[in-house]
Amino acid sequence: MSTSTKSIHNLATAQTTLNTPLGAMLLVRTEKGLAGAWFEGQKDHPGTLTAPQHTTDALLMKAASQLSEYFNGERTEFDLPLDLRGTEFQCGVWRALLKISSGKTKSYGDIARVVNSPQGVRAVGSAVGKNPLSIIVPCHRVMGSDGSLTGYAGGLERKRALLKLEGVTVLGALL
Amino acid sequence: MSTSTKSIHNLATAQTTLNTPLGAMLLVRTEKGLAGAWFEGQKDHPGTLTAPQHTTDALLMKAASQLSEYFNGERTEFDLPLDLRGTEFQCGVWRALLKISSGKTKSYGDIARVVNSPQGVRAVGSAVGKNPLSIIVPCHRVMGSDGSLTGYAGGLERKRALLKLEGVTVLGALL
DNA sequence: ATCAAGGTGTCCGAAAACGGCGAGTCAACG
DNA sequence: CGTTGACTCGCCGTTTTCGGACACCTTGAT
Repeated sequence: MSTSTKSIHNLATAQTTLNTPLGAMLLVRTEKGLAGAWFEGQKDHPGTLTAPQHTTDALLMKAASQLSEYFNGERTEFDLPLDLRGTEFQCGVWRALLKISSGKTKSYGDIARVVNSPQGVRAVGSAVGKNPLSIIVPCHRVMGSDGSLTGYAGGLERKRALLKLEGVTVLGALL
Repeated sequence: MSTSTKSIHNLATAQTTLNTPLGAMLLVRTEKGLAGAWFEGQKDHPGTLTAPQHTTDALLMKAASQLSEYFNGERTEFDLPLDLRGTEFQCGVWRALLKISSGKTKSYGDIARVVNSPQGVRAVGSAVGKNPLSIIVPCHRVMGSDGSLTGYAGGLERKRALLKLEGVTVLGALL
């Protein structure tokens, strides 16, 4: 039903950049809430935005500080208004991800069951891969049914690092 | 919602062939009613069916005789149980066609409004084009908003002939 | 037997292509 | 000036195509 012609480019009301141990992050907000958080060089990174660069926007500042705390190990949950922009199915998947708490992981099949499409494992895969809110929507907590890392839009290195930070031991420290 | 995997091929319970002034017609029925009526060589003609060839099936015989009467100018309406097989939208369009009485015509836009998607003119076009019940569901009574013939799955010649039989004068007798 | 690695099958959602239209634009005529 | 015709472009349900952050099974080496 909703083919939202408008991309993040025309909906963004403000943006900022945050430095993290894993590289710079672009944070973008819309009227309704935080809408994007991408690592530099990440797949689907929207590139340069025309939205005003803000260092004072309340929501962006709050997000930035919560992320900093996360990287310092002082925070495991986020408390921010989000504006999830995607198809109904994608939003469902992303909401399911929000329910995985720090230190735990789930498989693609698990998520598929949660969103009520037990056969849609692969579709879940692509939805997860399109998560626009790195870290905040914890797509890095999804692994293959056999415990393998599978993939990550920001690169497997970052995925591994995030899981380590959360105290998850990934089998096969190799590679 | 309904992707009815079953095509007419497995639902047909009987078939027959009728000779008309415009060529042979294939009539097909299912359990529920008349489901198909195609001219030979018509677009979407299902080809050869495996359903038993009947010359005794009550419904098929009734349909055949009503069609004959129609071609003889002795009948303008049909009274037959139909089994409209299509998407919800298509069935809606086809039901709208059933309301156009002989001798009258409507435009695609008219139909679009009737089925409550005033903007869906083209969608109506393709639905009309997939009408499985030639003549009985009078898709030949739909014309362009400017009165042009536009198209017909059985060929414009047949469309012109049917309209003439119903006493409709088509502008531009040319071509 | 056990295990890892790799090929292959399948399944779904998303995105793109496709019409039996119609309203609007523009230019070329009388 | 109307009028006409060629053309463009938006519309919208369907169909087709595509692509993937999977999962199973086979295979061949221990």
